[in-house]
Amino acid sequence: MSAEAKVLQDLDHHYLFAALNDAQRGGLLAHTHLRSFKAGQLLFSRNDPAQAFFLLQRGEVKLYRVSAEGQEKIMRLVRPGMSFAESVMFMDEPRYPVHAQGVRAGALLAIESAAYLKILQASFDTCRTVMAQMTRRIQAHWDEIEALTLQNSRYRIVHYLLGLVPDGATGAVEVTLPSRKSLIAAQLAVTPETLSRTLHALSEDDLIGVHDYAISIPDVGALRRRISL
Amino acid sequence: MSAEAKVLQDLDHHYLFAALNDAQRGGLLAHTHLRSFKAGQLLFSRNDPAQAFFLLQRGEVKLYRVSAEGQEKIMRLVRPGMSFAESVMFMDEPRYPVHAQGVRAGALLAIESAAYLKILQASFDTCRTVMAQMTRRIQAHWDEIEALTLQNSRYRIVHYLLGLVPDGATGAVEVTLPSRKSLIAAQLAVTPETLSRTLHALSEDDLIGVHDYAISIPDVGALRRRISL
DNA sequence: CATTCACCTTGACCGATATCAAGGGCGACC
DNA sequence: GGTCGCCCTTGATATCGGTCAAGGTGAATG
Repeated sequence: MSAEAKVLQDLDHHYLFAALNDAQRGGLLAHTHLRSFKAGQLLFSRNDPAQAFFLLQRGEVKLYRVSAEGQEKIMRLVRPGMSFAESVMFMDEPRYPVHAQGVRAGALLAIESAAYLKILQASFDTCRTVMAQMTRRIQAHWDEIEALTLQNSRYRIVHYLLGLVPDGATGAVEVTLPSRKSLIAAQLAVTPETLSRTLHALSEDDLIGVHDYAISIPDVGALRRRISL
Repeated sequence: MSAEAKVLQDLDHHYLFAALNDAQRGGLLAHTHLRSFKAGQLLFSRNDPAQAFFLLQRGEVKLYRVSAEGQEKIMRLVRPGMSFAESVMFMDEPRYPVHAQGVRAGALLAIESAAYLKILQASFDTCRTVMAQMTRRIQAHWDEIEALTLQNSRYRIVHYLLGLVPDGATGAVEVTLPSRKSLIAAQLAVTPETLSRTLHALSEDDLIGVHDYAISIPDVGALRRRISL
């Protein structure tokens, strides 16, 4: 398969492009650039002018903010197949609202916002899909704000683990932490120490078993119930 | 002015309808209902099926979630001229993601989502405006998540006060708290006690003066600088 | 005019989580 | 294969903000 065909296939599977026809997708190719990056490489900084959005092919990217004291909060960990910074293109003077840095080396597609916007104009279906996706994001943010204000760190951690369990799974499940624990901690707004201690406490209660990055959950239902205590 | 003309005028000023033509706005009238509510009245509950979104005319509405222990986090305080629940209409099976309750008696317009969506199809301009607005909301959420995780309660309170200052104002400013202090506290994810103590501490430092709901800021610049400490 | 009630304030105390510090394990690289 | 450095863990301590409790004030109500 040619490189171009591969790119087209990647686009095809993503909600931002699924409702486009072949001509539209093809037209975007000229405005799409493949870019590879290394672990630790800064992809863009907060407040940089935003002319493009991204589709991650391989590797891992973190979107984050930094406090005045240097403390870091990860707003989102991006894994292959996910897009990011696509919503800023609708602003009048688009600037990235977060920093983006490679966590594991990989490659991404950069799609020029202007070209995409032009195509969007001709596809109300895609507009609707984009708006539905943005709504989902908004609701996810509300969930996160709720978790940060109404729930404690144990809740957030258990909730995160349950999010790794495949839909509909019951009984005993084995999940794998998708990132370094310190990154997961920064996502959940706890310190690595607290994450470590909480996982330890959960395994003391026989709710989970911890072996490095493999977490075994003997009874998903029991963990789900425990979330409320 | 007739009631209908009044409603049309309200719609006209709002971003959701600004780019529509007269025929489109007129068509919505048949699908728009005026509803008044009392203080304390529940407008909808979380998870209720959502067939309409709202434009507040008078009074005040809080959008909030409640923890298992009954603790309340206000996600947004809605004031006249603001819309709410407009983004849920893009979901496939729309349900309100928060509770809505009247805080001060008033009235609102309920606009049927289906009718609006149909009109949206014919106005890419409005689509873009809606998406831009949703992007602004998303970024506001990121700001809030950052404030909740990277900043302490004093920061959030000072930031809130600065948000009340008119754009571009410098020197001495007088602002008025737009709601009961307990509601503001619930918005900032602090207890009323903490809000009270923090305001007191700020006035001890002569950064603000507190007289019930009137807050005087002798030097906005000084307060802005203080936010980082 | 007295009473009540909601809201705010103030004080004393407590607890969850951060911070600081030290040690261990494991992979990368010479 | 040794050493270095990163990440995770564990323990001791600190602190921010919450909880509980007790007034105080002002507006609404009878």
